[in-house]
Amino acid sequence: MKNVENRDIMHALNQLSRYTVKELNVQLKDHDLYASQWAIIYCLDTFGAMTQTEIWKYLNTEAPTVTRTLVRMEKSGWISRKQGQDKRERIIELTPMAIERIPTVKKSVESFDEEMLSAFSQQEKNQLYTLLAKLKSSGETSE
Amino acid sequence: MKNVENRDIMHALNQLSRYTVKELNVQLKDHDLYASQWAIIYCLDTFGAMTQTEIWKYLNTEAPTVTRTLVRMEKSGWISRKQGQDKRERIIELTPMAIERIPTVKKSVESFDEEMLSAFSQQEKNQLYTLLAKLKSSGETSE
DNA sequence: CTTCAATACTTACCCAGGTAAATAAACACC
DNA sequence: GGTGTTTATTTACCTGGGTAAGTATTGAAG
Repeated sequence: MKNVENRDIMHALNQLSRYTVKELNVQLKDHDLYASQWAIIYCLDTFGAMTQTEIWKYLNTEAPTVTRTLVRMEKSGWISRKQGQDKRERIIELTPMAIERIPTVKKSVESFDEEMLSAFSQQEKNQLYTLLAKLKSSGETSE
Repeated sequence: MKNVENRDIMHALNQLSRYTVKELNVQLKDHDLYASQWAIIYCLDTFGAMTQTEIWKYLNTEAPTVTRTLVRMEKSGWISRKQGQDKRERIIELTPMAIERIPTVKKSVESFDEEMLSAFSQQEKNQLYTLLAKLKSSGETSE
């Protein structure tokens, strides 16, 4: 096999990410959700109620992005936002409707992930994850 | 090492992609360019003048996305669009300004890519690329 | 206390990705 | 040569990512 160029790796990474998000959005359309909204729901389902800051820090995104998405999710009835003791912060929690629907959505997403990775052995999965983590950390340290 | 879950891989993939694009945008800011604009310029620099359809098919994106980006790039003086013999299509070419500046930008992007991948051996790079390609193709075949 | 810095969130404004539908030209076919 | 279909591009409208600046509350220091 020919040696791969750096740019080919970066290009493949971005194309693949765009592709998987696009496909996951198709999968989630039946549930009236988008990939980034599901990420927030998954987070809340795993950790329980969180502040907005906890969410965007965990998801490695920015505050305004999360604000906007949460506004939409509040409108569509997935989450509610209430004030904390600290009046600056908002505590986000899942609505009963969300809690009811999550198991179904989760199954759908899990089967999507499994399908995407069906050609991979567990060893290859570990390998891929290790390489992705290494790329991320090596980017972060060399600023 | 513990076995990795499918969702962790998908999550890592998307986070990493977002991170690299964000960093590349910082790098390109000095040149008044964005990552997706550079992708188009790189494409034109490599293959010569192309139609819009050729561009979006090559970049694996959609027609409206490319239209919008090209409008911006025309305004900022990187490309020009002229009508082909087939009056439906538009042929995109780089402006003299673009051709003059490309070598400098290319150096900047190359050093960025190299920095991002500096912790990887050539073997690891090949491995990572192979795994990304496999993930992409396995997603495409199992629709 | 009062003042000033830090923190949480929001607003306004970019670019980018997508879908659905409209337009216009080319093509095929009878 | 009209009729209908494909093809190239555009328009309108979503979601999502980002930065910069504004608001409000908290907290710390004098």
